[in-house]
This record gives sequence, structure tokens and C-alpha cells, in this order.
Amino acid sequence: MARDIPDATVARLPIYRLSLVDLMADGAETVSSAALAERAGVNAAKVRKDLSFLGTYGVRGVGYDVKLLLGQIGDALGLDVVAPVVIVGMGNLGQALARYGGFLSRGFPIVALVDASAEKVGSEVDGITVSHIDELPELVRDLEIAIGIIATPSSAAQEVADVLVEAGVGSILSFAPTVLQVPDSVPLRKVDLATELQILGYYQQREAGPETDADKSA
Amino acid sequence: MARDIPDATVARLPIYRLSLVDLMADGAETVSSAALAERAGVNAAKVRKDLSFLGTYGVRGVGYDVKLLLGQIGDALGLDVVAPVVIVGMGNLGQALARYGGFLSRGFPIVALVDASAEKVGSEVDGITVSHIDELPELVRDLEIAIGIIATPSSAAQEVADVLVEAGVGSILSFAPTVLQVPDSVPLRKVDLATELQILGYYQQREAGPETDADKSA
DNA sequence: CCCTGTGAAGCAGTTCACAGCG
DNA sequence: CGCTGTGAACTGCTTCACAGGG
Repeated sequence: MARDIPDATVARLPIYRLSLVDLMADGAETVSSAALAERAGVNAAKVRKDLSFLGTYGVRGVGYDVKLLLGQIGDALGLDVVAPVVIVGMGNLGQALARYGGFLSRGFPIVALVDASAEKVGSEVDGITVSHIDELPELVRDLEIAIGIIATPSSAAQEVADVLVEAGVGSILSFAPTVLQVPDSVPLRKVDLATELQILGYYQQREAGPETDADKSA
Repeated sequence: MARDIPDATVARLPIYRLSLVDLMADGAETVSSAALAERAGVNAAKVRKDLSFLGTYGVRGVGYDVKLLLGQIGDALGLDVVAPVVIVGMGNLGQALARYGGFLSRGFPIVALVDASAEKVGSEVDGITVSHIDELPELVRDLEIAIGIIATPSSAAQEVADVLVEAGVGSILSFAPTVLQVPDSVPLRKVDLATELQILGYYQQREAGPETDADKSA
């Protein structure tokens, strides 16, 4: 079992996974690093280096077995372990995420929805009844929730993050446009539309930008 | 005018901006690199290095003038130039973004909404009438749209990206979980819920992860 | 002979540490 | 005397280039 994969590589594994799923749908049984690189939008050396962190599964002169590689990436990402998700904040974005999340591959089931407003509590979104935010700690414990998604206004985000951490959530994904303070032991990732637009604005200004990477995150 | 700022710095400027807006609301007139670093969740040396790329605006022994610094960051990001936005795909996510976008600071007005389905075309979302996707090139030209946001299913994303590029959009933000091919001259950023969850899954697995970065992106 | 796996070189980003200005 | 601005060291990521296996 491969441990301690560089952050930059981890951020690319889901992209390789996506490409491999497509390849498998196309009936491919093996794939070369060059072909995978093309699909994933990176260069071949990077693909080989990245995959080498998972252990070695390529066959020289042939390439990688698509199915096997998919399994290896899934193992590395821990996709075999189900990680229940709660979405906090049932505004436009939270509701959209709840419905959108329904399409997510098995592994990240949305098991609870939470909001602070009396109007929303009790209503159903995508088949799940919205609970009051005061019940969050209880929900996290009872449903063994691993990931908390914050889709509240900025003003409430830190408070929600504190509750999630306190309740024992394993990691947090925030859509609130604010910086959150959480213990180092809780992985936190942030997605913010305004930030993304501003970054694009910079590159646009001076014609010709880089070619993405996102992940930039880790 | 400061040119050629490192990608990693550009990705942090919106975060500094956010922190500075808060500081200004709190009535602060100056801020030290240490204080700004704390708010932004980075270290002080990084703040100073980053800001040095904008030109020098700090006063030794005192810190940075909040208002002046906000202006400088805005200039660097090109926030003085209005960049009209079109959202393509009026599913749950697209609609949520349209409404959410209404809250965005001036500078990124959503001026058009587009969808392929006859049901959606003609309806109104957040005060804007949804146009048919065939009108996209025309809209981009007439409304001088600078940024295209892709909120379609994966299957349509590449086609939409091609149309946007062809129509002359300056940059693209994609929410579709697929890798898009665009010319190097068009900055592209990707946001994908499933990718984010998978990355979190990795770090969660081995208890104790890094402290975000997002962006990871450029 | 093709394609992987990987040392080694090169580059970008981060952090340190301190000189110097207000 | 505090805090900035920055050279220099360091760390981590990317890319090159090639040895070696199927």
C-alpha cells in the first residue's frame, strides 16, 4: 500500500480517474502514459511519476492496465471507504449541491441537510428532510458523517466550521467566501466563485494565461 | 504598474483582498504583514513577498495602508475593468450560480444565461431571460462577454468550451467534471465537487492533512 | 523497439534571517 | 525599536533523458 503521496499528485489523481473511466467506457484495456497524459491535460513524464507513487503497475512496452489502475487510484484515495456528507446551509447553492450531489459516484452519500432558518427546516430537498443546525452535532455522531460542506453565508461559516470540528467531522469543504480557522488535523478545502473570477481576471488582463491546475489545492 | 506576478501569488491576492475588506469594515487604517497573515491564514513572510510584487506600499515600522493596498490589489487583478459573464447550463447548479452571482462585487456582472433545452429557454432566472445556446456567439459579441462559466453536464462541456473560445470569450470557468481542451491563450479554471471530495478523502484516510491552498490553481 | 520507472537537473515557491528605514 | 523589503537557503514539484524490461 502506497503511502505519503505528494500533495500535487493527490490533486491530480481524481483527474486521472476521470480519464480512465472514460477510457474504460471506450473499451480500452490498456493505456500508455502518453495517451493518459493527453486525456488528462498534463505531460507524460508527470503521469509516470505520479503513478509510481501508487506502486508500480505499468508494463514496459505496453502501458497500464486500465481496470487495475482505476482500482489502485481508488485505493489510494480511499474510495473504498464510504464517507457520509452533510451540507450546511440550504440557500440556492446548498440546494443545488444537494441535488447535484445525488449524481456523485457511490462513496460520498449526502446523508443530512442542515439550515438555521425555521422556514427551511422540515422541508425536503432531493428526498432528504432539512434539520435544524442545532442538531448538527447529534447528526454527525449518529450518522457517522465524515465530511461537512459549508454553503452558508460568510457570516455564519466560522461558527459552522467550529461546530463541525467539535462534532468530529473528518474534513471540511467550504463554499463560503471567507478564510476559516480549523485545527491542522482537519483537512479543509475552499471553493469560491469570486476568487476564481478574480484570478481569471488577472490572466485575462495580460492575454495568454497558464493552463489550469486547480489544486492548486491540497 | 507591477507586471508578471507568480501564479501562486495571484491565487492568494483575492484572499488578501477579502481580509482587507474585513479590516476596513472594522475601521483599521493600517495593517502589519503579521496581522494580515493571521487573517488570511498564511505566514507573514509570504505576505510581504507577495505584496512586494505589487510594488512597494508598506511603511517600515508601521505596516500597510489598508485602503491603498486594497486599491493596489484591485489594480493588479484588473478589477477596474468590468468583465461581463455568461453562464451556460441552467440546471440546478447554473441557476444557483446565477442567483449567487447577483451578490458578487461589481466587476463581474452576469449579463446572459444560456441553455440548450426548449423548456428553459425563455424563462427568467434572477431577472435575466434564458437564451438558447445557438445564440451564444452573438451574445458574446454583442454584450462583450469576457468570461464564460460552464455549468452543463460533462457530455456538453467540450462543445460549449469550443463555442465560447470561438466566440472570443477571454477566459473560462468550468464546473463540469471533465477535462477541457482549450488554446493556451484562454485561461481556464476548473471547479469540481467530486474532485474536491476525493482529495479530502485521501487526507482524511491518513488523519491530519495540510491546510488548504486551492488553487492550487492557476 | 516501445514504453515504463527513475535518477538527476532545473525551476518555482516558501521560509529564513537580517539590513535598513521611518 | 518595529516592521518592511529582500537576498539566500531550502523544499518540493516538474521536466528531462535514459537505462532496462517485455
